Amino acid sequence: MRKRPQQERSQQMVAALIEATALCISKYGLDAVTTPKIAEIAGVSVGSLYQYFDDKQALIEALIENGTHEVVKALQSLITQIESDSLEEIVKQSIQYGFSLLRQSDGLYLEIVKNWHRLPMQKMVDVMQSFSLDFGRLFFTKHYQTHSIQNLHVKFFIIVNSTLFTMMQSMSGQNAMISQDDITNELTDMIVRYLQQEDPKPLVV
Amino acid sequence: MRKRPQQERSQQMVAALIEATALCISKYGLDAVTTPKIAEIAGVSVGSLYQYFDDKQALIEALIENGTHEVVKALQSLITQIESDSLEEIVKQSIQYGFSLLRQSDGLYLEIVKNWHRLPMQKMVDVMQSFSLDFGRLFFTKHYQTHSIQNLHVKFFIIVNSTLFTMMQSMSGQNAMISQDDITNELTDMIVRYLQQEDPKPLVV
Amino acid sequence: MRKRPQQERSQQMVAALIEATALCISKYGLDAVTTPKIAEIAGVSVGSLYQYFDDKQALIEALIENGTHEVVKALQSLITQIESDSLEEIVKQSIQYGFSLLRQSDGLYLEIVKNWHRLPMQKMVDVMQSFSLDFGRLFFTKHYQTHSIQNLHVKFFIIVNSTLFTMMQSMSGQNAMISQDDITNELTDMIVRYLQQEDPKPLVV
Amino acid sequence: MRKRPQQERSQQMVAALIEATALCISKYGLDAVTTPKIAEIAGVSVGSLYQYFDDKQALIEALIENGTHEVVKALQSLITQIESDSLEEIVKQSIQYGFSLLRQSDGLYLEIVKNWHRLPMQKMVDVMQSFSLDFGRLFFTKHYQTHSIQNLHVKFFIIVNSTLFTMMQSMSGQNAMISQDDITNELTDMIVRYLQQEDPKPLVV
DNA sequence: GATGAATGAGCTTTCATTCAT
DNA sequence: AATGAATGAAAGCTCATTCAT
Repeated sequence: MRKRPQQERSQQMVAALIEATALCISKYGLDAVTTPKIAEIAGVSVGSLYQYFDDKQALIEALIENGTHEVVKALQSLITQIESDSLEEIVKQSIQYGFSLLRQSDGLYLEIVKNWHRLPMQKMVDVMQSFSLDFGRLFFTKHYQTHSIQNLHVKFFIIVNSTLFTMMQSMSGQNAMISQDDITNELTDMIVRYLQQEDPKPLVV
Repeated sequence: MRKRPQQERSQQMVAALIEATALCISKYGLDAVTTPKIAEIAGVSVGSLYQYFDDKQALIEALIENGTHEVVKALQSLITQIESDSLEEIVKQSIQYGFSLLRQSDGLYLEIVKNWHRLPMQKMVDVMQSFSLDFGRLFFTKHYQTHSIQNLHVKFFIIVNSTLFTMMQSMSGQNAMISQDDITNELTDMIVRYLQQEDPKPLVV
Repeated sequence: MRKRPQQERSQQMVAALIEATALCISKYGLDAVTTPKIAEIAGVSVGSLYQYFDDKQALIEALIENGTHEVVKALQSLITQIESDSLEEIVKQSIQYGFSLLRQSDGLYLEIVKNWHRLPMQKMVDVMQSFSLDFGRLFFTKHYQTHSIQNLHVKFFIIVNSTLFTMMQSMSGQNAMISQDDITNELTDMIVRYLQQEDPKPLVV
Repeated sequence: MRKRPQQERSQQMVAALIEATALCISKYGLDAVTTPKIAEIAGVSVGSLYQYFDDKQALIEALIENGTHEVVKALQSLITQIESDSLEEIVKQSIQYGFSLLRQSDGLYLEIVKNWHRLPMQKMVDVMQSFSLDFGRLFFTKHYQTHSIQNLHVKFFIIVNSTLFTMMQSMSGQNAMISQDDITNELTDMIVRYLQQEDPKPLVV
């Protein structure tokens, strides 16, 4: 950020610009986002946009940064909501929560996931990763004190990405025949089985 | 395609253009694909490009179409290579094969997966979906004649997407700490457990 | 014309090209006429087109030249059809004939009149002018031997242009409320009065 | 118009762009009007052109719109200048005025009439039509209260088009032998006779 | 002669960014 | 600080014309 907004008005402006960027992305898609349009929606001049952000990229970074905080809050809110001790319940509710997040803000998050690699997602990735990892450790410590789980960070990397992108794909409209409920149940099933501790059966059938 | 290439030279040109597009995408990224650049790389004039393709989109579609055929061939080649009857072996080899595909052509396929939703992937999706579904049916008919599996198409939708995008993410460089072998093993584990037939244990721990 | 077509096949080709040009103009409009399209419609290669015509312009000139001959024939056919000695009848039939000409060939002539000044019309103008002038002289010599008419060439210049462009405008669709019959009758009335010989009434009312 | 010009400078720019378009058309012809050329002549960048006009077409429309206003003013100015009650005088002066208009602005109006059907002339047509119709009604009410004229709108459609296109043709250089005075006098004669009220003589001579 | 693949200048249009006010 | 007019490089695409086969 080019300039630390020190006055209240400036902070409002920065906030308005980020919000306008979000609106632009969710409404028109990432490709249609232009700085003049953002400024117009924010009710601000382009010049001002460039007073607070080095370039378009910086603006989007700020948006993702903001989004990261929101996601953290969402995750925290999620774990307080979960009361059950059932792994299945926890997973299922998490997935449902994820679907609702992806639908929020007119699909802003969906658009972000779709354009994942074009956006500076590193921080959000890290946060989600470490959050779910912490949660996982907590959970497994609580229920399986005796033996720690191998490769927990790998497992959660896989789970998080599988879930996220499968949800995204299922929401992207091309797969008409599959209901969100089916996705939720089956994803849940997959993850739960994956995380269960007993030795897998011999794999040769 | 605007004009059916009738002479050998034309076919070479069409091929060169598609190849140049592939090169552009894999080398510079999808955003840097411009018709002048493609033409230049193909060693051809812009006009020639438009003799054979209605527009840039058509060129990319042709590339994806080509890719779809290659993927089909790759999948067919894959199933002939698999000798084991072990589900684990099959899954593991498939994933390894997938990784090798994603690395092919200077990462063209990786770039394609990254830009999934900006590309006309419908056909490739269909092909992969139906191929894996057929394969799955075959496999389960062979080994579990007595009971068919519920929601097989949902399961494979989840498996295909989870695997594809998890591999893509793991290859995207941001996750330095996780080895491809770990991903392969854990993904395999997840999928195998998911597809195993016995009733899941009670989920409340 | 670059080359005198001496062989029968060449003449057919020239004819086919001119016809294709006519078709192109009447079907797609003058702006949409492209040499590749003409060649394609003529069933001939672009190269051949340029074997017989220096450039696009030359092709269009040939078309207009052809058209000029057709118009001459049409005019000759017109005067043989006219049996009445009534000036009004002659004018009216001429106008009706003109309307039918403008509608011929899918509106080719209409398109030509619309694009009058972008086309090499000199020859057709001359022919029409001199033809109508001859006819006028003949007519007036027959009926008013005693006194020749002043400014006959000016009068016919005015009459021909007025009629032609008024017809064109009335056919161009924007003047929904005026029927072709009204146009015909009123134009006839105007021309007949104009050509009548008695001294006009004092013009101050 | 894409953007309402809010500052004085912007209005100057819009004006400069329209003027440059006019200059382009009158100097090089409608076909040579390109956005880079217009911008260059206006002393402005292409980008600026597109800040104020959606596209080339919009620019031309604005020019025609401007022209329409000028024509209206010209017509109003014309009727105030006419003092005579003589129909002949009125017509003659109108035609002379028309010639002077067509010559104005380096022949811009002449070029517009030449390219009539390629330009969005509807509004100008309407204005000219209704203006001349109003004037005609007024005139005939004043002088021939007893009987209204049949088909006045048809008559004026014919008169306006005949005059306009005949003038245009006579100015287009191809008709070397006919002086503008001759055109003026004969056109006047034709129109005056046309509008005179007595029953036409029997038309068979 | 005939072909049609190949050319490339040039057009319309967009948009991130700057800078005079 | 704020504005928004102005920029101009660069994109996608067309089509009259040429020339190797």
